[in-house]
Amino acid sequence: MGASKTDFFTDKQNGIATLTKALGHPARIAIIEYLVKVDTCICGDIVNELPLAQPTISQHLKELKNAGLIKGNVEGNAICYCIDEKAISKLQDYFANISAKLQKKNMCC
Amino acid sequence: MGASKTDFFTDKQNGIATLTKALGHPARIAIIEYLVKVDTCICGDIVNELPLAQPTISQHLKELKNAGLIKGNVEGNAICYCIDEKAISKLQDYFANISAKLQKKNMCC
DNA sequence: TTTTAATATTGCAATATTACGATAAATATA
DNA sequence: TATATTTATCGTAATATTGCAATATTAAAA
Repeated sequence: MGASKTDFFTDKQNGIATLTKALGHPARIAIIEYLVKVDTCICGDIVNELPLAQPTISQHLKELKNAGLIKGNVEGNAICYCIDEKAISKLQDYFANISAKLQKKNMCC
Repeated sequence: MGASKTDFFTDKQNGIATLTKALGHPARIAIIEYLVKVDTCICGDIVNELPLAQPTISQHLKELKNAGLIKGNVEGNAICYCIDEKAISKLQDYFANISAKLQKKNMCC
C-alpha cells in the first residue's frame, strides 16, 4: 500500500489532515514562519534563508500552496508568496475547539 | 534522499512539525476526534470506529503517542489512550500567535 | 493451567516523500 | 535580440509511510 484511505473519512477530517500534513515538515514550518516575519511578501529569498536547494524549496512551496496555506502572485519575474490567513484560522479554530471540549472532561490519564 | 534535514531547523520548528506531521493523516485526525468525543478514555474500540485493520490502528496510535499527542495507560489487558492536552495547547497557541501577527500586517496578496 | 481478549510487533508490498542536479520556462534588463 | 534572473519541472536515488496478514505478547478469566 502506501496510499491513505481518504475515501473513508469525512471531508472535514481530510481537510484538516491536508493542512497538518503540509505543515508536517520543519522546512515548511520555517517557510511559514519566514512569511510571518517579513513585512513584505517578496519571498524570492526564502532560498537564502533555508539550507535547502532551490528546487527543494520550490517543491515545499508547491505543497504549501496545494494545501491552501499560502498564495502566490506573479510579480514581474519574481513570485510573491504569502500566507492564506483563512487556513491558519481554520487550524486555530480547530485546536481551540478541541481544547474547549477537553476542558469539560475529566480525563482518566 | 527521503530523510528530512531536521538538524538544520530549530527545536521549536521540529517540535511543531512533529505534532503536525502526526496529525497529517485522516485516520489519526479521526482517532483524536474519537478521543475527544467519548467521555471515558477506554479506547479499545477505536478499531470498531475506523475502517482499518487492528495492526494499522495500533501503528497510528503509536505514532500519535510518539509525537506526544496521546498518552496510554495499561488498564488490565486493555489500554487506555487519551489526548495529551499539552500538545493540543501547544498547537493552539502556535496558530493563535501566527494569526495575531498576521492581523498586524497588510498582506500584499 | 488453559483459554480468551486486547494490543503490539514483524514482515512485506505498494506508494509517497525528500532532496537535488540538470534543465526548462518566463520575464526583466542591457 | 542576447543575457541575466527567478522560479518551475523533470528525472532519479534514498528513505519513509501506509496497510494488512500472520504472529507474538500480555493479562484477565475460566
